[in-house]
Amino acid sequence: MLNDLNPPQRKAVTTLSGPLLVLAGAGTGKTRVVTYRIARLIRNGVRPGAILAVTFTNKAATEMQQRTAALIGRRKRGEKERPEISTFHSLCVRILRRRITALGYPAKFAIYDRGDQESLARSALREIKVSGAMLKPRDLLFFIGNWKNKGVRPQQAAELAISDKEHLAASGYRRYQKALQTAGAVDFDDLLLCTEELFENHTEIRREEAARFSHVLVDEYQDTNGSQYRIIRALALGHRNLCVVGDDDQSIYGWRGAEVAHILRFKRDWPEATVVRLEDNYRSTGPILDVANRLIVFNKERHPKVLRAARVGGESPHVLQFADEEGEARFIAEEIHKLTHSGSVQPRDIAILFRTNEQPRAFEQELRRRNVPYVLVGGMSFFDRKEVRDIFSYLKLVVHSTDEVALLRIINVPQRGIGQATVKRLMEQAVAEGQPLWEIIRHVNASTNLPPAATRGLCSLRETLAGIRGLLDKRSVEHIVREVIDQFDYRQEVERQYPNANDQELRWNAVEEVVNAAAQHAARHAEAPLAKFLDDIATNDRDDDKENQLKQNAVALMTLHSAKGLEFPHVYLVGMEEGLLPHRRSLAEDEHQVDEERRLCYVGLTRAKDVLTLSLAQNRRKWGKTHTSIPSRFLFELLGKADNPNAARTMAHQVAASKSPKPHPPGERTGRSTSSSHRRRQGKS
DNA sequence: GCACTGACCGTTTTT
DNA sequence: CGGTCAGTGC
Repeated sequence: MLNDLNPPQRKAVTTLSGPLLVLAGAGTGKTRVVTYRIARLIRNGVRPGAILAVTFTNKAATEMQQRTAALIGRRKRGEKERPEISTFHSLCVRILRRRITALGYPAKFAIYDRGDQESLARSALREIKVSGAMLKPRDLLFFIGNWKNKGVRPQQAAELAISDKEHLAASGYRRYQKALQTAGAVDFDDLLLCTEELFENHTEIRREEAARFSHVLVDEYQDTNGSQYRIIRALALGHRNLCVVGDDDQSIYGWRGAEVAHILRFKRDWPEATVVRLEDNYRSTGPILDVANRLIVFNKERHPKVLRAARVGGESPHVLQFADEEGEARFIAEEIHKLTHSGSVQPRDIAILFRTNEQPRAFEQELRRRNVPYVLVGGMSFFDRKEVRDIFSYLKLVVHSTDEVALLRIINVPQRGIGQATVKRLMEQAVAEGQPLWEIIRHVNASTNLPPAATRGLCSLRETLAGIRGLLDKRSVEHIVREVIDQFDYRQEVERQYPNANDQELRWNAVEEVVNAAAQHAARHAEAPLAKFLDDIATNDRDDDKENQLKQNAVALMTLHSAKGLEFPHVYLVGMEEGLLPHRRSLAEDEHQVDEERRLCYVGLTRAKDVLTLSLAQNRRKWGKTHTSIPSRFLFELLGKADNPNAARTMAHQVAASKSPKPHPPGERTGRSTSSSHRRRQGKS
């Protein structure tokens, strides 16, 4: 096994005890090192169950599970244990399910996803009578997120607040947290925070949880935030067998609280740590690595390293400039069409990477027009669809009767005569009595002072839910999901809301997908209860995610963030413009933010194995208005022309034009249509 | 309580 | 441009 490895990789695999920092550049066989290391630990007699590997995405976890399973072979008879390989969030869910009562939470807590958080934020703002002009739900969540990242509690937030906005946000935070508590729920950040708190305040629990493992590995270490770091430290402090793997040049989650500082100062926190550098890149050809290396040296704070190409030859990256985003999409879609049609390249070998989620639209349209199969990874998830959220709200309510967000969402869906006035009254009563909303509804009867229709509606809701609760633990999750859809007559609700047959079908398909998701989940986790299904959905542990999407033979469309950890023979990195990459929001702030954008660009470049194409548009439409754009500074940097601002004109190796010449704004003259490409394109579309 | 209408506003990136 | 939300009439 070790023969497949070069000396530094071998060192990373065989240094089994003590802290170890593996600084692994892109494409240097990082995954292989981690999996081999796990296999070697087991071979050396470490109990599989005593190994914990933490990843950032479920996709990475699944992949690592599969690879290690393949490596350690079919386990010996009777040996059921496997290394624990999971994301931070699922790890925390598992710990909290067992331990959260120590923090005064109910044992059965709900997990609120982004959508739930938004509803909570909205009602918190309504309660304190803050209009959207002053503070929007998103803004509030942004503040709350920042505070939680730093471990700031609502109380302290109020003290720390300086600006008016911060004061408002602080009191919103208090309401928000209170609402979470009465709903018996935690949000994403709480999963980490509660675990941290648990370890901090309950030494015996920390010791017991830590004792479950003798070796801890963390992948993508550059993306850990403060909480995650402290959780890991709490788990590894006893045995100090902590191996972290990461690349500071690929740290792209600073906005979410990740601190590159963790990887930069690992040696300080773990002084006896061994450091291994992996700089031999097996993924990309030399010319691709040249541009990547040239770009990344513009960042100041980093562990200096240069990727060396293990592969020889390769073509230079292409740079394409277009008149507008439609031209960009049309040309690239056409090129992909030709590539895949000739049979030399499979659709799955190609990726189109972009900075923002508004960019793929044009590409989708053009790919569809040419019948090129594609998958849009991420973006508006199927789980964010209205119907799907409704179904999940019923399900959540079946499991957690205190879940207020879910209750409010479906209290009158389908319509059962409960209007705003009734809801308001119930809420007031709940607040007055200090009870969860559900408790009030539980006691509603004919003598309650409510409109008769509302009383009838509430009773029917109560009965339906009770009926379904009776099925818990008796029937499969799939059966329960079907039952929910049936009992609530959701089919008719869809038909009522969408008179158009086409819409109806589309919406109903989404509903059926929930049943499929339940069936798939059951296939992976036999006999898992409904609560586990809901947890997994909330923590993004979904079957139909990235992994499965990418298995299809289709061109992948995704953001640069989603692309981390993946590789493709052909990569199109589109929208190489100032304002987009680097994004305008990062330009307003300090230089650190531009550095992160540069790392993002670096991640994009290093996804490419064989052919890398960069593209940009001279004009881009946003909200119906056309806007002239300037080539990204990163283009100049990576082409080695950073000191030559006139390079804009000579930069394009190949210039393609959109269908008809458009007048260019004065001063933005760029050489175009020097090639025959635009004539070639005239006949199309 | 419910359906329809126009004003408004926004878009980084996501576990 | 397109989705969301508040206000109006039934």
